[in-house]
Amino acid sequence: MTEEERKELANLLFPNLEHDRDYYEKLYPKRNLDSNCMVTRYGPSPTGSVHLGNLFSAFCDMVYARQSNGVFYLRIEDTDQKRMIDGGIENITSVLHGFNILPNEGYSFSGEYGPYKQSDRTEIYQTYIKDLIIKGLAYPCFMSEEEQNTIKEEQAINKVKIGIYGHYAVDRDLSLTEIKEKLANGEEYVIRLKSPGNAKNIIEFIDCIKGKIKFPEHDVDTILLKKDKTPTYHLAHAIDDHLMHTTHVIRGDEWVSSLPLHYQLFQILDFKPVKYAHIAPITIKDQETGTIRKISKRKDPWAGVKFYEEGGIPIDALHLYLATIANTNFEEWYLKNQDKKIEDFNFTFEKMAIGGTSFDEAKFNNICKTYFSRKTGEEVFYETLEFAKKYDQDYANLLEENKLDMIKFLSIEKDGERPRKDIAKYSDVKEEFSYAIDTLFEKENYSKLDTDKNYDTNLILGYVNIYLDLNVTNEKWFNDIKDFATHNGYAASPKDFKKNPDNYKGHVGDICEAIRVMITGRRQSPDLFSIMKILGKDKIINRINFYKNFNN
RNA sequence: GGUCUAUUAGUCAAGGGGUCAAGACGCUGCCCUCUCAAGGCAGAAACACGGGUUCAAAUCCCGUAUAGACUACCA
Repeated sequence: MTEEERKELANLLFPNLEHDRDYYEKLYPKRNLDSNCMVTRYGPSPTGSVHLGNLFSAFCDMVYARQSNGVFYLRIEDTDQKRMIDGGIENITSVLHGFNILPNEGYSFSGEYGPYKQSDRTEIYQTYIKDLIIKGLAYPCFMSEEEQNTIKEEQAINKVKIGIYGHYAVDRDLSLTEIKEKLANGEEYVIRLKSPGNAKNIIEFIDCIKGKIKFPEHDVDTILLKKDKTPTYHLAHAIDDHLMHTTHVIRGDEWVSSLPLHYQLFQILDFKPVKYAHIAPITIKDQETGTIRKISKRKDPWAGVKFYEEGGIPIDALHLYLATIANTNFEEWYLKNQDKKIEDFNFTFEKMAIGGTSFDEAKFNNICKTYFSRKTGEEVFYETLEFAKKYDQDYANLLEENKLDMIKFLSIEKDGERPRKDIAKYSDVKEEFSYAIDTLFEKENYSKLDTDKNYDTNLILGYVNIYLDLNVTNEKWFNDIKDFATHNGYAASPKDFKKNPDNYKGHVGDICEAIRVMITGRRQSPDLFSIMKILGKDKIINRINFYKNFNN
């Protein structure tokens, strides 16, 4: 076909396009950003629910854009109308809000490079395709599905690469007259890439994460525009990421094998190439089959949003986990830098895992505990309150009624070098600190106690009435109680007791245990004296009597 | 079948020719002025296999095995 014929063909196929390629090139000028700023994008397809894997890639997009003062935008990739799900788009945006992974541009977030929904960009794609046809780099293909399936089967039998390429691409060199005839017959067609590649050439790509990858050059006449004139992912990716001036395409590594195609598309479209960073999927060893698979929202509860929301797991703790799997050196850094936040860490592609990463629930739990340990009692209080307001209104009311004391309880042993690390989720607060609120304490009474031991209430009442002074230091308090112990036939320390067990009724720890049991309903608790100070003498005595009555 | 990638303790992983093969989570034991949490110390636990290159290989090369991805008018 001559150039004149190709122009005629292009106009025949796309007679009604308002603009040309140059128009769009000018419409979306280069971004006014420093050269080191990264422009990233999250491009979900609204065809199902968002899971942790999608979120992880969005998290990476956000982190890299943020730390380079760049742009992180949201683009809805909905070119396949057949697979659309009702409410799919709303679900994506609400999940992003829920997980606090917020783009600063894009669909539903405004911006100058829109529309950010691919179904609104059909004309743009067609404009570039028209240009490709004129240049002889794309052509209409009239093959039926049956014909293509036959070829596929034949290729499978002959053990050769599957696809339309070389002599299989029968419509590649159709004459203008032939095409006109087919069009006149009303035959349906797709637009295929007229691939200029040769699979004998090996080309090397640099992936930001995976490093060098070698591939045979792309030589398949891949479909660019579907029968319904909407683009395939490949075309849309090239055009959008060019026009929206993405610098780094961060996406799942299921796309690695499309690299030769995408690279070729950027070349023939005369676009500046983008950098790619293919991230490994979050995997899980399936309990039933023992195989490694991608996480699934259905099988893995922690893969869905609700697990975190309803389970009372702070989103920031999830961010910490995502950060530790995002950069292999993050975890160590975070442990060493008590006062630092995710935002202070410098993420690099080099430190991203190349293979798959298993979701490690035990580690995640530990990270959650670390998260809480670094929060002040007051912060824990308000965050727990927010959670309770959504999922446990009764407890929320109790929290508000007991706010001041509750904050004090939550602050016990929080101020030192080694803050308490006993809470992993908001719902643990109610469990762990039930003794902090009278009504809960009375309701729970001593049901959590795992002992049949009967503690001597008269001994403890005597101690509280005579010895206990709440206005002293912890050290003084402990000396007093040791004093009390020895006067009542108990050893002042467990060591003394162990040396001569027959000389004593028990040791100071037994007395502490008795107090602890009576006032908290459990044998383990944070620092006993701190708890007593917050409760005050009256409540302490009330609770001892409560215990007394309860056991009679 | 073809193409690509990966494989270091139970898990996450560092290390890219010379290391006693880091560290974290989990596990075990001991210590830590009353318990628990935390912390400290100690411990068990790993380079998939077979060849080759080299004075020297977890590291480079080639096979094999295993796993994963792609091989759609899905993204």
